Amino acid sequence: MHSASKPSAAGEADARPLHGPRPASDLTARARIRDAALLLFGKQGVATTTVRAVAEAAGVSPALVIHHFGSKDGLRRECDRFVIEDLLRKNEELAGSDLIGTMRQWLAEPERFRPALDYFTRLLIDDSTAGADLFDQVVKSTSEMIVEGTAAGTMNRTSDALMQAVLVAAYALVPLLLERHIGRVLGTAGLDAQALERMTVPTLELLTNGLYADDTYLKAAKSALGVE
Amino acid sequence: MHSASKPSAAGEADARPLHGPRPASDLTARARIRDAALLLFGKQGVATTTVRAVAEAAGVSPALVIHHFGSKDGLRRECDRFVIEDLLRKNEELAGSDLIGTMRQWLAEPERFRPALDYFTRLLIDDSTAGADLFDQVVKSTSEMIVEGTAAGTMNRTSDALMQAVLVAAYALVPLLLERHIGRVLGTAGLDAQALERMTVPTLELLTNGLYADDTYLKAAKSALGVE
DNA sequence: GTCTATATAATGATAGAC
DNA sequence: GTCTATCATTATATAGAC
Repeated sequence: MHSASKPSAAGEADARPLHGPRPASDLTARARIRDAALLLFGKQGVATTTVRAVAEAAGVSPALVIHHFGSKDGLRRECDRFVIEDLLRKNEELAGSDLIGTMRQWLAEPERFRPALDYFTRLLIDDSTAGADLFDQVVKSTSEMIVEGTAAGTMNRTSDALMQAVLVAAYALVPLLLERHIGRVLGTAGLDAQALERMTVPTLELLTNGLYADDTYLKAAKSALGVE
Repeated sequence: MHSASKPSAAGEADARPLHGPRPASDLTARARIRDAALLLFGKQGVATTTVRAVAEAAGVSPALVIHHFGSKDGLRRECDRFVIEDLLRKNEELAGSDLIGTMRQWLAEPERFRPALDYFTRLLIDDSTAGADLFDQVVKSTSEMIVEGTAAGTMNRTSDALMQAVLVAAYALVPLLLERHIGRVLGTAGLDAQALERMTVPTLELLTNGLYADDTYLKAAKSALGVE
């Protein structure tokens, strides 16, 4: 959305995350298992995904899954760790971007990053420690963005900086959380490029001109709460 | 957000859903099972909730659960049906309110309605048919509210009415979807009354004055997308 | 309607060969 | 590292008594 998606620089094949463009046969079984788990956990949830299903998707035996990760929960923890580390690394590469901006760039390469984005959704809803860390970091990143924006005069402050950061972060996560529903209502398959493009201008309109035409609601709420 | 929350009218005990204030012993086993399932499905997800756990919480045998609902999935479908019907009925009682407004009123009575709200979250994320219906109805209700608001001159239109309704509906669902995270960041236990109150004014500020100080971002996006 | 007892299937995890 | 075979547990669901 901000900048066009550029393929990652060459010569760092080993550091490349999620291995999307690479043939599955090039990967170690351990990596294939992790990728398969990430995909299935994200798509259908951890509880509904069996070790056997992961094994089959990775083309290995169920025993090998346990061998490499100790237990199903060990596999889940490794997925948590991997997917968040991946986001943070990618975010560093895109210097100056906030986490939400990085996620938006991921949306531009669906086949490769959709599994990670689905996984994030589960992480946020299932309320794991990793999900809490993720949300906290998104809020922190959003907060910094707002501080910069207000300093530059391009953004407005509200009366509660933390709450504002939480709200803006949450609004930015909406496409992730409600992906399927938004896509369905719009008649596209999931949140594809077309749907994302359609969201852009109305979102900016809403956050530039506001939903409310004047401060009637705002004043009413303030007086109801006894706020100055 | 839209209307101030007013306590629900008294004197409607028999139509009262979810049976919160009533002693469990007054309820039929079937109702106790359904309530227990609603609670557990909403809190920890369907897949991680066993029929045994539901039975124990309801104080009956596992066999009775199956006897009454045919299967675990039958129980889930009944929960889907019940919780949505409950929302629609309550919404009718509060004439003039939109679905989101009704949900907000539910948030004012946590012990009684929290299970239903948790269940809604699962419904929206797990992408069931019932979840799709729920979202569609929330969008429809929000859309009508915006139409009325713009007619009355209290709300602004954007360039895409459907997309606007989807966005406003999604923003309104954020407290539901990210309840635990928002509460945690704010240092409250979940989304209690205190946290909700703290959200009100910043939300209205954001949707009245906007996040963006001018239309720089909006114009940039429009020209980038070739929109007039 | 409700229970106890049990059938049947699936799951996470282990043992041990290669 | 990877497999086959299997164990132990747990799950849903059924049978049949009361």
